[in-house]
Amino acid sequence: MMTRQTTFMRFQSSTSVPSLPGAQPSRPSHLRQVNARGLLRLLREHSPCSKADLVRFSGLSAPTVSSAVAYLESLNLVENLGDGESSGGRPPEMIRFHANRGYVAGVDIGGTRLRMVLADLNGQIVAQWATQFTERQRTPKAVCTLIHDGLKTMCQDASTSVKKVLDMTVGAPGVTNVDSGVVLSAPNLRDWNKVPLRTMLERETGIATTVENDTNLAAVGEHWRGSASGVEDFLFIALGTGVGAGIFLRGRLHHGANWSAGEIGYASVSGQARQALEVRSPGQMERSIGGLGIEAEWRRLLARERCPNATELAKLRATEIFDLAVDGGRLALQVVQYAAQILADCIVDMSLTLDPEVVILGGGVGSHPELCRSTEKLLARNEFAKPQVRSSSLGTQAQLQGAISLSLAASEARLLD
Amino acid sequence: MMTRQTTFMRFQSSTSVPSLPGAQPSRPSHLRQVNARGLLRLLREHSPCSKADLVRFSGLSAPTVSSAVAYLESLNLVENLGDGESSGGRPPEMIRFHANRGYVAGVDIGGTRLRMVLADLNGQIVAQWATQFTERQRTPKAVCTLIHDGLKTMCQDASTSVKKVLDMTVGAPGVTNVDSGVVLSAPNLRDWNKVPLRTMLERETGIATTVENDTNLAAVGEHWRGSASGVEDFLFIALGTGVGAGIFLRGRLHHGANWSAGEIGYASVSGQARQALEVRSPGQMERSIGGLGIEAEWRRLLARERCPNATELAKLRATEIFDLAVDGGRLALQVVQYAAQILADCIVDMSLTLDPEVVILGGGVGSHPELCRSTEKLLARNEFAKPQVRSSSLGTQAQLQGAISLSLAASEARLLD
DNA sequence: TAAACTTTGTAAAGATTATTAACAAATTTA
DNA sequence: TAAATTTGTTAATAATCTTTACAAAGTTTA
Repeated sequence: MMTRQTTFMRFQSSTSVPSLPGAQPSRPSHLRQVNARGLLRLLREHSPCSKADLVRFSGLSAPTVSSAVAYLESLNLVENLGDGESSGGRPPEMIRFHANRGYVAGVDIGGTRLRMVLADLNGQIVAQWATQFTERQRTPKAVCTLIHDGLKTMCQDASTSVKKVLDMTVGAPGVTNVDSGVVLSAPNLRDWNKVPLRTMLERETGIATTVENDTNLAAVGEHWRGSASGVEDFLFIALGTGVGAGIFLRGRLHHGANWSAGEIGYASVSGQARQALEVRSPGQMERSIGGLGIEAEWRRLLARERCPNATELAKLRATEIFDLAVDGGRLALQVVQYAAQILADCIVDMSLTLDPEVVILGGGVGSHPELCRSTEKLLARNEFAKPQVRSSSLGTQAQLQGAISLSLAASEARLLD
Repeated sequence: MMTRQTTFMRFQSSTSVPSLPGAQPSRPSHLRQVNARGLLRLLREHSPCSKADLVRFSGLSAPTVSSAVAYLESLNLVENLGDGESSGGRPPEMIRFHANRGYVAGVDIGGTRLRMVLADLNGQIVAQWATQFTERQRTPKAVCTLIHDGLKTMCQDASTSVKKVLDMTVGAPGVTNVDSGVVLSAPNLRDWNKVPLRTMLERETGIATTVENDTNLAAVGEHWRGSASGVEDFLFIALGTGVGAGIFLRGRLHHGANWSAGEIGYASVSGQARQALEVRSPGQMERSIGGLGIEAEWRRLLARERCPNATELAKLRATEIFDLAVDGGRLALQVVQYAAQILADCIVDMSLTLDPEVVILGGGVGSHPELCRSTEKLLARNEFAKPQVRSSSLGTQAQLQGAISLSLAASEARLLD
């Protein structure tokens, strides 16, 4: 006979209160899991160290550390390096995290090329691979095959096997549902539309895969080992052909209800009337300070002057124009000011909402130091809503580093299951 | 002799990976804490229930539940209600969370009045108190005394003592440092400036106190038992004399690096040039669609018409104007459209950054259903950046409910220490 | 009405994990 | 060479949870 209860809300439920860990019924065996996980984390940070070190770091007793390390060794997560140097007593047995137990892969699908890296479990890059797309190769199916090829090549280069790749993160230039692994829309990829990339890749490669927006990955990368390291709340603004932002809050990416947080290419530009937002056509902000917008402004200013080599100059790309400004070019400086002003206004509005500690400027155009300087100077006029402005320190590697970071986190969760 | 280690990073350190609870070295005694906490949470949700129910809800074994409940009873957190009805066997002993073990207080410091509520540990309001400020009473010191008076009165009304008040949350109309409990600036309170309100109140009342921004509290309230219940990512926009927003992300408030997240009164308004931001003077957005801005627009439109009772009409307040629009008043409808358009533009820009699931409109002016409808209609033109728009369901009670919610969370954490 | 069945709750025994205390091992220092 | 220091393990003890057994108190059924 059944009991009379109807609703079974188990421990999971969770209110808005975080309080203690308490999420599941805790049994004694959970202690071991928790402590092993904590010790592994300490071990990864303090690369080669002794058990005695771990005792000091963790606050656990020596026998507990001993048994936990034995457990981790049985999972092949810890390597014994033999004796270290004595400091006045019995020499310690040095151990370290077994970084070659597995590998993770990072992929960046760009508009024109595919880039990949392979890293060990310390995040050390052990192989790279890149290729230009031919027109045919930009279909989702072809991209999957290419990625699989790249994986095999990289694994060979690093003298390992694809089977040892524990996780892969792929960045795509479009709105992406990370939960389902579907690229919802990517105008720069021949209009990819609702492409179930994760499923396709997992079927092709057999590797657990995460699909993310490329700008979001760049934000993660800058947080991991770039300009935003140690900063838990920041915005990463990517200016290139497209314009977008990665929103990093409380140490994690913020995706939004429809996975479109950070789509600031459509943000309003001071002086321009708002229009209805459509996925297919680029937004005001992108048209104004995306690479093409900046080049258009350059040509507009150029047309009003008489220049001997106007036709040559008109062909310059955005970064080249900014370079001219560094050398004191008057017209180029005007272009920088134009972009910085629009960008600063945009940052102010975002800062009024989120009040970030730092804004990182990245992307082909955005990471130019001249733009960074000018923007920060404009922001300084305000009494508030003036975050620090830093340029990306990882440059074009940011996405790939971010991919590695996410894959490391994902694989870590699975190492001790 | 010291060891050679220099940096002691204990378990706390935490990467960006949440993984398992693992934050501290776990000992067997932690299990009891975790399980007791979880059981208490279940008990609060399933008000009167038996231990057998808790066994089913929690997944723990019967002896464990028995001993944990005994532990909670020893802390006076659980009441025994005697036998319940049998369902074909031995009748259950019904128990419930002891909601009267303590109380929490919520306070709203407004521009003209002070409002307070007292609630039991179920969040049930057991007493209320409010008073209009005299001009003299708006100094920080006087407000503290008033609050203490209100507390004593409420405790008497509820036949309890101030000593049983476990926590208090105070909302102030200004930028507030929640960590330090300092009101950084509150223009509407005779320019309160860096007022250490928490310290003052804790000294005055002896009660652990949290100080928050009033709009943030309203957002928490709407999440707890209002229009945003069950929504983990939303914006609460308060339109009244002032204009501000509460940013609620991943189930928690977002404060920003300088505690000024959500200060959208200074956000840009389409068609108006940006000026430098100053704390002292109200921002563009507030001037446009704050109560005063709406009334100014109303008078501007009125002046262009010939109305018999123009002087009467010119005195209307914003909500009254909106009421006229409901009855089909042409001019009033224009005012609603004016405000809705500016508000919608603002929401679009915020949504491009955060992509919230819901936007709640609140405050004296904002909660008007006519404004809500018009705004959502304008947003519907977009293909994206169109969150649901709902009006506040708690109205003027939102702040106080939010205060109760935060104090409950704070006291909960301390009940089992 | 009595026996059988249900449901609730506790008590005792067994399992897991942690800690403390004692001790063994290996090296430096006096 | 003996004492001190540092590292690491083994054995005993403590805390918690689970399973098993059982007592208590009702309802259902023959």
